[in-house]
Amino acid sequence: MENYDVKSEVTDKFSLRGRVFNKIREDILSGKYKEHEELKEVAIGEELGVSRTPVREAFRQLELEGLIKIIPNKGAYVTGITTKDVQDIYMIRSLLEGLCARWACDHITPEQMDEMEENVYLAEFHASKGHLDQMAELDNRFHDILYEACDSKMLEHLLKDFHAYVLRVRKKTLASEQRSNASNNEHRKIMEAIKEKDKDRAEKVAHQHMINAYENMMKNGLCETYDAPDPGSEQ
Amino acid sequence: MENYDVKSEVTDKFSLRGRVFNKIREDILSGKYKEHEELKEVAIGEELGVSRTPVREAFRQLELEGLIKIIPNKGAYVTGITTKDVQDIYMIRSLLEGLCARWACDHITPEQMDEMEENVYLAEFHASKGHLDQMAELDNRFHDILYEACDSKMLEHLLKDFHAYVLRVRKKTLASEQRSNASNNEHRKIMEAIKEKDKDRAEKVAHQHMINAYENMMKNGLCETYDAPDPGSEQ
DNA sequence: TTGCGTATTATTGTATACAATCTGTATAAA
DNA sequence: TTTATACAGATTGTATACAATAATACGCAA
Repeated sequence: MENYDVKSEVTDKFSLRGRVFNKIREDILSGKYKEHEELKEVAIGEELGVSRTPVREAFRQLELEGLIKIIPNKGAYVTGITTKDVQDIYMIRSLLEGLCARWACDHITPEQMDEMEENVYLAEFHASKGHLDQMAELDNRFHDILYEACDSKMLEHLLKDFHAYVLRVRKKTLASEQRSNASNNEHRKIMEAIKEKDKDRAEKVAHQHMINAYENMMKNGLCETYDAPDPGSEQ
Repeated sequence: MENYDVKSEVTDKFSLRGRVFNKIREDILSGKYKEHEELKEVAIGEELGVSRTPVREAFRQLELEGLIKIIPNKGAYVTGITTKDVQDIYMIRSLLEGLCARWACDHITPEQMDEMEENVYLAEFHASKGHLDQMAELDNRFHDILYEACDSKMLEHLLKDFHAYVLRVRKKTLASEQRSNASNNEHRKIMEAIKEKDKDRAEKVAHQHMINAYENMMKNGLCETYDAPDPGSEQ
């Protein structure tokens, strides 16, 4: 009855287990728990009103998601992201977003195409009004639509993972008005290429979009990472 | 002291938790547990001589690895892999292996270069003798060396995941003598390109290597998947 | 026989108890 | 003062007990 997802996310966001998992995940992504901070099972359990068991299970999943690192018999620590990690992710993403856009040309549904088009128009409207929050929201949504449109559970899951991952360090990327206009432009190009089913162009512009986003982020120092995670031990 | 891995694998393969996780993982990859088979916590716990708790935690991780799907209050089921999934993975891998080879040009250590060269020579030797097991082993190891040589924890982890994933369905890919010779040839080309630090060529041949492997697998029907995971419900 | 409703059983979800391990401190010896 | 050691506390690892849920079997009526 249910389709068999391959890389499946946590099955039910509304089960208790799912709630615990998502809450901790949110808290890490939002920055409530800082990098390298130790997460105590009992403390988090009490905060959420549950015992250690569901917390531990959530920890195991968060470890595989890469958000925390569990050292046996010691504890769970929020992972640090280095500048190189971010750079690597953007390079990987640039390839995969290109592939995603290519596949979307063949598999996008009319509904998804409509939403993508609407997204671009809305983003341009909010850009003209300087509505930063809405723009960030629309930017995220644009990519989600794209991921869903490629009609590949594998690729969609992968890209959503990476997307969430970089959100931890990409706090204010779109803050610059200049970049947000450029970004909207690039979204429009991607959208149009997909609409015209021009696979090569779609792949190329989606690829370039990531490269541009990355370079902007780095150029403006909008990426908060620790390059020397353990001061005093190495490098 | 320890470096902070981003996408970290299960931390300690030799801890009890790690052992349970790896054992179940092995059993799925080896085919002991068939696709869509339900995994019972107590049964597996008894088999491994542990209680449900470690088994459950292993399940949570296996779910995120994509090997099983957990339906709340129902059970854990070995995921099915469709032909499309395999196809998608190979397309994704072809891009990422290309990137990996490119990065390896810059970051490979002399020791890794030596091992890769040795691997190629050994593989050719065993090919001439018809030693199938050793050839499969060397083939897997070649890719692992490549993944490690790119010096990117992110990419290495991703590719190792995918690699293990397709091993589930790619049982006898190298069985054909013709393909194994071609594969060795391609490995040699990758190795030589990296040795000469020719990034463009390295990326291209690594990319093509995946495409060829995929086409061979599909052409010969060496991929065992279920395309209709739930007979009678849809399609 | 078939269909429905209830009871029983099996299995998962959660909490708790206990064991093992690690960390930090205090004390004593060099 | 420094170092080593032993103890105490905290924290994680595992097992078990109990609760909730789903699957099954059974009985009864149509």
